This record gives sequence, structure tokens and C-alpha cells, in this order.
Amino acid sequence: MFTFDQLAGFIAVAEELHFGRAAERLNMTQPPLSRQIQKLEKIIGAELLERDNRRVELTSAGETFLEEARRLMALAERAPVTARRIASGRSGVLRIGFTAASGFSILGPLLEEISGIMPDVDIDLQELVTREQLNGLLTGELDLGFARPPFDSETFDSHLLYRESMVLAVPSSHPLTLLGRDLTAEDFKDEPLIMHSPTQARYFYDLVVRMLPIQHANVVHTVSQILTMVSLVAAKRGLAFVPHSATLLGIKGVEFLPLEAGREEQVELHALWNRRITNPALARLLRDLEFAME
Amino acid sequence: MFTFDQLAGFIAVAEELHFGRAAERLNMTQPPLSRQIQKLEKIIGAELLERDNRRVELTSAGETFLEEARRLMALAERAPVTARRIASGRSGVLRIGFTAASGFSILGPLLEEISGIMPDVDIDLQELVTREQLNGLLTGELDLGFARPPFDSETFDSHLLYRESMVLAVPSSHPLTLLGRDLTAEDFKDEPLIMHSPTQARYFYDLVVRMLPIQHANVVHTVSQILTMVSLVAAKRGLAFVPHSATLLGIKGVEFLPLEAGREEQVELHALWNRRITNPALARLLRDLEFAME
DNA sequence: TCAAGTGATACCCGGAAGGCATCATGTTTA
DNA sequence: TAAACATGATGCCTTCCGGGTATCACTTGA
Repeated sequence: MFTFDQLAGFIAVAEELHFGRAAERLNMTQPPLSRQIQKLEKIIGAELLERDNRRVELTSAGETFLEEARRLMALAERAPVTARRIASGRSGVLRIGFTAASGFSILGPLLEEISGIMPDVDIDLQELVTREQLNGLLTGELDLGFARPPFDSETFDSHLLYRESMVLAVPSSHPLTLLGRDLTAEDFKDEPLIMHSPTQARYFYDLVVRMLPIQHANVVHTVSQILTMVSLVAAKRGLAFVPHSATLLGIKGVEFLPLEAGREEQVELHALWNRRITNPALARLLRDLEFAME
Repeated sequence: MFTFDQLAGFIAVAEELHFGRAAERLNMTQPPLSRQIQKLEKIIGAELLERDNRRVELTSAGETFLEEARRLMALAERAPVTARRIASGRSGVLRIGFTAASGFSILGPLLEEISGIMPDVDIDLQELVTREQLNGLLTGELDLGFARPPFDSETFDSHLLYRESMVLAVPSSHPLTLLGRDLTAEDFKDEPLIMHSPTQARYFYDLVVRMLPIQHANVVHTVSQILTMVSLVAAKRGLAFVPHSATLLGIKGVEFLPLEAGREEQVELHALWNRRITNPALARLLRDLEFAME
């Protein structure tokens, strides 16, 4: 195999068509350059330059090899630069998972901020429930997640993005909308309820159950997505407990009423990541966003 | 700048994820391979592999650098092969000039034969008069020409492709078509004539003047292209002397009559090239077509 | 606690690459 | 026409890079 020095030597001679000047350009003397080219030609197995004692010119083979040599040199010069960019986190791919609920409010502005900080990093977004996010973070398929507790703080580090109250979603025409004060369990004890799935949306389920004495007999639907819940409320199938940011969904025919118990029990959204960080882009992001590391 | 050995070393380690096995694959021992990688990382300015004493894995930077490294190696392996192909004439470009007259008959079959012999050689065709061809062959813009004498046999080598008789082109309805024998100058001494340009088509001009006592007073047009001549004959502007292959043009309203003098004086078409051959594809072509060289 | 596995280090040696001096050859100049 | 010049190739010397062997350092598992 030839060397990059030989390629550089050949390119210089091919451009100058003069061994002396080419050698000068390469900061070396002419004799070793001559031998370099000879060796290169021997390795290639073809004459690249035709030189008589007066003039040097490229052969046909030399002409096309010159193109290849230039391409090689360009590639070789670019490769370390991109590698360094990625190592410093200024470039690369950041795979982010998010729950549908987090997408309403926090995701947009945060992506805005990320692409402001690291414009050359590609963001790969995936909607995943918390459990899938944890799994992805473990296997390394995911760099960062937006999810809700609980998660193992041994393996994951996290940063609280925000808390919000739970509110009650009711159809616009519903009598409760006229009440004008924070609601208690008593106010909707006979209303049909749309509840969170205890498996797919355990966080919300646990929180609501902890917050209010639910009449399980009143539960008419069990769903896992906030959007589905609000749509069902709009269709007058019942009432639902949703985080305050669901107001941003902008679905017609639904109103959101404050809950007395919601003042205390709030839902949290965390950014979380594997403590064993392998992606430099993530390290840079956490540093720049000033998320607590450790 | 890094070396190809370092790249090969890195690729091997990245694929094996094990220094010992990678070294074995490269037919070397493990220690120099370790140093090779260290040196490469230092040159790149980024960590490519993360190794603790138990396992080796790629960093993000290492992953993308691996792709670049593979591309570099592939390019480096291909480059000499193409260079050799071109040097041996099995690939490359062959620039061929031809006169319009030669295009009628010889060009088609010859191109067929060339592309059969050297399928990977690109043929660049240009229609040029003999003088332009000679010029192109001199400057190296042309590799091979199809033209008619005279040309300097010091600089050019040539191969006679074929000879053909001159015939007389006459309008279909012309009385001479009824004659039924070879024509002499006497037969058309009062007819209007379309003659070759003594500058642009000197070969034909000289040949016709040598062959027949032309009444210059009868010359109504002076043109340089055979096709133009035949078209003018079809338009009943006069009679013209053209090579026999002009019959292949298939122009309506023209007949071609044999000339007595045409039996002796024949026009020649030569393949010709610069004796100083720089294009390996041309050398190969001449050898394979068994054209005389020297 | 010890053996096995694995990457890093220390040291030595041979060969490759660069520098200097010079040659061979063709061109220009006096 | 001969001498000076220009230019690529060669011979020889020295330095330095890269590979090999032996060994270390550290981790893991029995």
C-alpha cells in the first residue's frame, strides 16, 4: 500500500510539473521526492508521470490517479475534523424519547433551545411510554428521555423540568362548569369517570388514586393516553383527570376545572438519562442546559 | 497525518473489538497495534475506542471515523486498479475525429469493432475536416483521425482503410443516365459542375483536377462537404464528382454514374495518429486492430 | 487468593525516508 | 562550438519510525 506522503508528493509534482518546485512546496529536497514518486509508481504498477530531462507531464493513468489521490487527501483531511466534532459533542445524533403528555408543553421549546445550542446535532425523536424509555436508555438506544417517575436513581440521573397541577376535564356544557370554585371528590362522586390505565400509565393512575377516593364503579373507560382521555371527554363519555398542560391541546367542547386536592399533589416531568454517558453530544447538552450531573 | 496502516489497524480492532485477535488478523503482534491506535487517536485528537481491561468498544467519534476509514481504504484499494486499467488501455477515453465523408461507410462498423475490443473505453467522436484533425492530433486533443491525404508522415503514422472510385452524381432525370457506359470528360463538357473547395477539400479538388480536364467556366458552386454537393445535385444545380460511398447517403433524386477515369484514380481514407502515442487506449487499439505501427 | 485474560510499557533492532553531494543529459548562451 | 545552466536520477550517510519480545498492570472468576 502507498502512503499519504507519496500521494501528497505525487499531487504536488502533478500540479507543478516540476520536481524541484514541488519539493520546495513540500518542504523537502528534490531527491527523496523523485524516489517517492518512483516507489509510488512501482506500487501502483503503472507509470504516472512521463519525464524526460526537460519536462514532466502526466500520463493518462496519472491523470485519473491524480483525481483519486485528491479525493483521498480531501477525505483524509476531513475525517479527523468530523471525528473531533462528534467527540466534542458539536455534531452527531441525539436520540430523545418523550411521552405523549410531555409533548404538549415542554418538548417544543426544549427542542428549540437544543437546536440553538447545538445546530449540527441531529435530533432523533421517538414517542415512547416511560417504561420503553427506561429500557431504551439502558440499552443505549436512547440518549435522553422525558418521562415521569418512578425510575431507578442508581442507573438514571434526572432533572425536574416542571410540576403541574392535575385538573378535571369536563364537557363544556356540564353543570360543574358553573360551580366557580375548586372541586372536591364530593362534587363528582356520581359522575362517569375516564381513568388512566394502571399498567400503561401507572404514574397518573397512582397519583389520582392517592389524591382522591375514586368510586371504581364509576369508571367507564380505562385509557393510557391523555389525548384519548380529552377526546372522550369532548364526546361526553365522562370526566377525566389530566395534567394542566392538557389545556394546551386546544380540543373543542372541553373545559378544565381546578381540583382542591390538585394544589398539593402535582405531576412531575423529568428529563432523565443513563448515568453512564457515552454520547458526547448528550454530555455537552447537559452541561449547556446546566442540568445537574450527579 | 495518519497512515493507511493505522487505518487498517483501527478497522481491524473496531471489527474484532479485541486487540489480540485484531493483531492476529493483521499478521502482527498486539503491542505495536496498541501503540498504532494510540498514535492514531493522538493524531485525530479524539478518543476512538474506549477500553477498560475487560472490553473494547467504539465511541461515537470512533463509529463515524470507522465509516470514513472504510471509505478511505476502499478508495485507496480501487485507485491503483483503475490506474493500471488505463495504463494498459483497457479503460479510459479515446478521442476520434472523422470527416463527414468517412462517416458514410467506415465509421459505423469500425466503432462497432472498437467497442467490441475495448468495451470500457469511452469514445469521444468529433466531426472535423482533415486539417482540423491534423491539428488536434498534434496538440493531443485527438487520439485518432479518419482523414484523407496528404499528411506529414514524419509526425503521423497511418493505415489505409480503403480506396474507392469517384463517380459522377447526376439528377435522376438527366439524359446521361441513359448512356449505359463509363463516362468520359467529353460526355459532360458542357454541363454545369459543382466542385470541391480547393482549400477546404483540397484532397478531392486535387484528385478531380488530376483525373479530368475540368472546364472551370462550368463550375457553378464550390463547396467543401460531400453531403452538400449531393443535395445540390438533387436540386438540379449541376453535376458533381463524389466518392462511391456517397451512394449510401440515400438522397432521393440523384443517380451515380461510373467514370472511366475513376477506375484508376481512387480516393483513399486513412486512419491516422500521432507517432508519439500518449494514450494507452490508442496503443492497445492499434495493436488489436493490427494496424501497422511504424 | 491465585490463575487466566487483556491491554499498556520498556527495550531492542532493522529498514525506510530524508538530506547532501554528485551524476547524466539536454538546452541555452557566449 | 564549447561552456554554463537546468533538471531529474543515484549513491551514501544518518536519523527515526515501526515491529518484535518480554514484562507489567489490572480485572475477573474459580
